[in-house]
Amino acid sequence: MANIYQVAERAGVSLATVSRVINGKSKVAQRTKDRVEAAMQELGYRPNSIAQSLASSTSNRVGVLVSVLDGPFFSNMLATVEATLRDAGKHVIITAGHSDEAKEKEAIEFLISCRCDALILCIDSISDDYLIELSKRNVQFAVINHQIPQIADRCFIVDNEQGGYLATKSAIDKGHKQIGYISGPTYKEDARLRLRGHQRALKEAGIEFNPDYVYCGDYHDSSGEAGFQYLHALDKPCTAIVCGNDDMATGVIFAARRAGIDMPQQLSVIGFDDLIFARYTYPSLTSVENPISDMGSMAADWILQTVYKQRIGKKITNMFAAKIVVRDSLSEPILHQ
Amino acid sequence: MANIYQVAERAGVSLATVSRVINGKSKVAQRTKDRVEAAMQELGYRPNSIAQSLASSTSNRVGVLVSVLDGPFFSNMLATVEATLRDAGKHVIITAGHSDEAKEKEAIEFLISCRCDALILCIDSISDDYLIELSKRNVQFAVINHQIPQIADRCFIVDNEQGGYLATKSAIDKGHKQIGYISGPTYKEDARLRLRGHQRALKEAGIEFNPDYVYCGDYHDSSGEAGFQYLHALDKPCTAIVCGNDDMATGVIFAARRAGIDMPQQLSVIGFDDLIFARYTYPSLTSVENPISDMGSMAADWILQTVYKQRIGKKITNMFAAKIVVRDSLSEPILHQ
DNA sequence: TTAACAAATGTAAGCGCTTTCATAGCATCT
DNA sequence: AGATGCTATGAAAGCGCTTACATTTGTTAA
Repeated sequence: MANIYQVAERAGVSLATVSRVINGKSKVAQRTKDRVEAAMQELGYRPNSIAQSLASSTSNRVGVLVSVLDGPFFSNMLATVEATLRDAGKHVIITAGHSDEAKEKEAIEFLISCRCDALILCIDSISDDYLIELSKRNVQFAVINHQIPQIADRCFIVDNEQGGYLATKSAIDKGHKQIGYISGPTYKEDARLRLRGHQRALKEAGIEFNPDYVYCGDYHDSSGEAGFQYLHALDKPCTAIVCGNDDMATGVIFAARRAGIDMPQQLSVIGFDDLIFARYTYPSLTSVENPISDMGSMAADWILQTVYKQRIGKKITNMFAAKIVVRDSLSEPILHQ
Repeated sequence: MANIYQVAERAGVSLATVSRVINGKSKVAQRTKDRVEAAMQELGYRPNSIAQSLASSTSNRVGVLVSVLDGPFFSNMLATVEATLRDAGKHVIITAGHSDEAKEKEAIEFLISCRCDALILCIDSISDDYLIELSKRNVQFAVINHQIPQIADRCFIVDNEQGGYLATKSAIDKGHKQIGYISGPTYKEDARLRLRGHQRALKEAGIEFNPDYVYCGDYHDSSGEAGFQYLHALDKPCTAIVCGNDDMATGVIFAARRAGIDMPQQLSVIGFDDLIFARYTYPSLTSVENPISDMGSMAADWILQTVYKQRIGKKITNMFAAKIVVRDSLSEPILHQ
């Protein structure tokens, strides 16, 4: 493939001039520019991005690390991020961390050694301290779905508290009073916030919060099943179960059906995340939409503005509103049960 | 960050020697090697992969193009490919083509302009001719899920005919005789092959193939619904419907339930691909597993062997066996209906 | 001991760009 | 005509490596 010298020679200019028309930054006379462009055209010239990177010491690479690549959770976000960054001429390197601290650290080091200009991190196993240290090492990165106060400006999150509130409120609005809650592991901040939102909705409706109606799961469907067993065995079983995420909600649906319970008549189920399969469960799952894709898009914009100094004139928002998506798994409770 | 000169200086050797220990190809005395490694350690040195690429004219990048990034179909494969290639020190650049010919071509050009050493293509809109031409342009690439005779050695596919055969045979084995088939668009080779497998299974069982029992869909769930309406309205409706993919099978399940049909008692449904949500439908979907992830892994190995000349000693297979995964949506038909 | 050769290491020329600094060319003003 | 101040272009030095080739060092056999 042709290089910049050959273009310069053919256009009868120096390679510096060719470089100028490629980058479009400094002024080049229109006539010269036309000649150079013609030459590039004729030779089918494409700038060698590697040489550009070496000379300019910007790789135009953005690394993306997701905790799991092979699940439904991040695929939308990856698509959005990829599209945004590719339009800006950046290369996206995607890596998985497999929800394991050592592997996630290793993946970050890999991306750094790839000379990425910036990273987008969607992880759940790495400590805040490590990320704070990373920010001090002058690594540019955005964090999705996780809030760290010290570096809040580069964190993009959904309003988990509001999401938890909306989930429970949607049940209350249908007339439920006996509402169980299956929480994610409470050492995770998002799980705590969702639970707090649940409590706020109860309080607002004048329903007293009873810790017995909370089961603490681990975000996996098996703990949804276990949670159902627990809540179902209570003296006064609930008419609705709100779950910290969709996986656990699925577990509830499976276990409830096995127990011969009619859904949604006898039991309403509400999830969180609105994963791709929420519409395929039976009954289809009412869930709080987690705008993970919007967060990815925003993180990409943030990087374009902050790291690449592009003026895209978009306002950067760090917290995204949650929204409830009502499907068949939510209905009025049977009265006078 | 430290560069190779500083390492060389600290270790008291020339930069060529440092380069040798980095690459491990040519011989370096153990003592020198130790000194160099110590120096690298002390300085926290990491080779600059961009400079390596420029000097060696191999980018160590592999581009992956999938038709849709934001769906369940490729995510497993991406995970496998990424893991395999990262272990080999390659960088994976992922791009989406959005099932659109122009965009897919554009994406390929983008990956080429990224100086990828090789590509993995999972696409459905680009013509065979274009790919054949690409191979003549000396672009290294592997194709997943699509067979092109002229470049068969770099195509990795599932045995679609056998998959179609297995799907229908599983219904026959349960006692079904009245079997409907909802095909993908027949201009697609995989759809044709799956249908052919269906026919072979019928023939083998002595059931006459009746074109009236075939509905030609477009691989989307809406055409599954339409296909169900059509097959359901036949004089002698079928007791089982075999679908060209899982999306259409989901459409069938939805429409059948809306029509008040009990599944699987009154109707068995079989899909193809075994997507992630197959286990979440109700009844959970019996489906032909599409080993897309294995194919990705094999494509990655092929690239490591062919393009990077690594000896990984794995045998390259181009065609993968299909396998049926039986779940609740398949049962015996009601006899004497 | 020394010639002959192999192994280890060094030297230096790129890879294809960007970018700083210098210079040529030209219009404007005195 | 000469001085002044622009703007458009060119020359050349890197960016951090790889690698062909040259050189040094070490080993062995005569």
